[in-house]
Order: sequence, then structure tokens, then C-alpha cells
Amino acid sequence: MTSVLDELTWRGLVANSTDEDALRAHLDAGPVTFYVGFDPTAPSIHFGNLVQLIVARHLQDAGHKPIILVGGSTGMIGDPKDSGERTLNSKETVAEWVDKIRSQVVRYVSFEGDNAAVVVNNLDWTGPMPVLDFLRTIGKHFPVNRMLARDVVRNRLEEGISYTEFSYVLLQSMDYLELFRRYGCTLQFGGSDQWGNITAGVELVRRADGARVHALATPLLTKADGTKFGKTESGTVWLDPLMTSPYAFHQFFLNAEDSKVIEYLKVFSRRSRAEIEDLARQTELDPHRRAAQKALADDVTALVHSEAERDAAIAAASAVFGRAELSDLPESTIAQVVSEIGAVELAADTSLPGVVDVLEASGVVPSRSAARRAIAEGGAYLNNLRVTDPDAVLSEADLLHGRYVITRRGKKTVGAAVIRHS
RNA sequence: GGCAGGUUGCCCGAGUGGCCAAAGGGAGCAGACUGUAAAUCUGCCGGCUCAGCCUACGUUGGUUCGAACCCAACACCUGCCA
Repeated sequence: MTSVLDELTWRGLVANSTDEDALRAHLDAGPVTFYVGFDPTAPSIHFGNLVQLIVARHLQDAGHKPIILVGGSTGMIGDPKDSGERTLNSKETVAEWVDKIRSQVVRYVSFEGDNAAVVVNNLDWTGPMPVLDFLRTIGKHFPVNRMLARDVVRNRLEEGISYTEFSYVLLQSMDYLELFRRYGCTLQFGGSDQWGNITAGVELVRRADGARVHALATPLLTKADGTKFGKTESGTVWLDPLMTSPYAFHQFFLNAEDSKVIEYLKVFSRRSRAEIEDLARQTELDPHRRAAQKALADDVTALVHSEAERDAAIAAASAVFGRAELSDLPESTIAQVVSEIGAVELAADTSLPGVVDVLEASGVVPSRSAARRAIAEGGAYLNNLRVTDPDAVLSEADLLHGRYVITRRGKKTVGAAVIRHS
């Protein structure tokens, strides 16, 4: 049996680690308690966090015990990022986000059995700590000269960094020490952008308690052009279905580039090496069938949402992108598509609305000006038929089953409206 | 606290009284070509009741026929000095 570390490495999930041989020996020697943290910087975890959750799942499946930390205290400070000082969120907001994130992460690990997962909040030990204790027991282990040398800090010296953000690393390090003491936690992992914070924790445990603990970093996933994978035109891909619909989520993965899709499949899918290698072959021989993209989108949507949501997303996509005339589809199919992609309700009192209004209301364009522009460019569609006249008004013949209209801009942006006759 | 510089559209950045909805670049969008891929070429890229009008160049007020551009106060940012 291959070790879990080899499995993670093959899947491209290891960007960096502390002494690899020592870590491998440690993992092979028996169940290891490990931790990964999520800071509440938004009301939902996002696509980038998914990689950590998947690594946690792999480790738990291999018999190790997960601690999922939600950063109730670190979220109130904010880790330094290159783009500049963060705005502090109120304590109430952070507390609210902690709850939301806690309810999301539980989906990805098991709370059953010998190695059941534990969810903790670092505010529990950071909150009550007196500042003098903090400075004496934690601060004493952090040489400022070393802290200043860290990339994240050095990049900020020009434009400035507050003491608050400068201190972030101490809090995260303290988490590792606390979890080591409370639970015997000996492995922390996180995104490679967290590597500095993670290794600082390893060092603190060594200095404070003389123990050797370990660390892993997952890579930052990029697109073929080198930019971050996980953003779309409309922003971050969230895991909360209310923030990013399962349909949009499915589409996001379906549009993965050929040159990257196998890499993503290794990371996000549970498929075996043989299956993935087969999909890689198919992508090379028959790229237009996009078998790997479909497998990726289906797998991730089922994992994050549900199999039912995955099936609904597939059905909606095949209706919108398929060759079938939308007007030929039965009402039940249209109704399902409309609910999957999300529809606005429009009241038609005396007359039906104009196409510009429908395009704007259904959300495929941000403004009426943009709707006119899209029509002029030939990129606006109603029920898969190109719109040519910006002043056109809907007629009864444009309504599917008397009330539905499917709008589209370009190839990929779809919306829908339901007309309510009064 | 003192001195100097800065604040322009999603981002970077030009513009120092009318020709400015504001150069250029990036990002983004659409069309063509495709496979809901990449690359390439072309067009678009504040809003609207769209051949016209409205809103915008940190905020507020002023000068002027006319201000992103001049003046004043304020706010915030950066650097140097204390």
C-alpha cells in the first residue's frame, strides 16, 4: 500500500513540507493528529479552501485525526497580504462568519469512529489570554529581525503594515502550540501562501516545548496563463450555494482548460490513478469531447453540493447548450432549467417587456446600455435565437410554454425570466 | 508636531482652464475561428427615455462664460524630520 504522503504527492497536493523523510516516518508510525485552519474573512469558504478540505479528507481516510480550526481570533486580526492593509471586521460579523464556516466544513470530514474530526475555534484560547502573558510566553520566542525578513512583511515595508497584521503570525503559531498541547497535534498544513505562518508555528513548538512537529503546504492552483484558478468574471467561486449556484459551480469546472484539467482532476477528484490516466489519454485523442472536464465538474459538484444538484446542473447545461430547440422541450424540463439557473419574475400588465429589459432583468448584462451593446455586437440571445433589434418587444410567440424566456449573452452567460400575466 | 509629495474610470497610469466620458496599458465582454478549451484577429468596455442628455477625476466650498485641471478648507495615504 502506498503511503498517504505518496498519494498526496502524486496528486500534486504537496508544494512544500518540513523534512520529508521524518514526516513520512511519522505518518507511517500511526495515527497522527493534524490541523488545518480557516479564517472567517467572508460569510462562506471558497474554492481555494476546498483544496485544504480535500487534503484533510485524504489524511483522515488514511487513519489520521483531523482538527478543523475556525479562526475566530485570527479572523479579527487578518493576515498580511501583499495588496495592503485589511479593513477590520466587527466582532459580531466575525462571530457570524465563524458559525457559517463551521457549518460548511463539517461536510468534508467524518465525525465517526476512532479518528473522528474535531472542530475548534482559536478564540477559545486567544480571547481570555492576558496581554502580558502573551508577550512573555509567546512574544519572547519571536525575534523581530527574523519576522522582518519574512516575504509577506518585507513586501509591505514600503507601503506600510500595522502592528496588528505584523503580529498575526504570533497568533497562528500559538494555535499550533495550543493544539499540540491539548490534542497532541503534530502536523499542520495549509495553502502555500500560509507556509511562513505554518513554519513559524513549528518553530514555536520546538522553542517552547522542545518538540518536533511537522508541516505541509498545498500548492496554489493556477490557470494556463499563470493567474489564480478560482475566480470568474463574476468573482470568487464560493462553496455556499446561495453565493455561487451549483449550476455556475459546475460550469466553472466544465470550462477548465485542456492543459490544466488533468492537474485539477488529480486534486479534486477521488478517481484512481488508472481512471485519471485514461481521461488524460481521452483528452489528448478526443479533446472536443471534453471527457475530463465533464468528469471533473461532475465529481466536484457532487462533492460540494450533492448528486441531485450535479444531475440538475447537467440537465440544465445540456438544455441550454444542446442542439434541441428550446421551444420543443417539455415544460417540466424548461421549468427545471429555469430554476437551476435562477430566474427573475417579470410582471406583464398590459404589454410584454422589451428585449433590453428582459436581458437586463435576467442578469446576463449589468445595465440596459450593456444590453444594447450586446445586441449591436450580435452577442445577445433569447431562447437560443440571436436578437438583432434593440427596440424589439417580446411577443407571445417568444414565451416558452406561455411564460418562460431563457436569455443568453455570448456563449456561456445564461439567465431566465418568468413572465407573470396579471 | 514640522516639511515634501500624493488621491483620476475594475487595476495601473497620462492629462495642469474649453478639442475630456478623459491618452496608453492590463483585466473584462462580444464577434469570427473552435470543442461551453487555448491561441489569433476585429470590435466594445459610466448610465439613460441613446444621432441627445445625465453623472463622474478624494470631500466640501470658491474663482470663471466654462474646472479633472486654478484657489481655500477638510479627509486619507506615502516619505523625510522631530
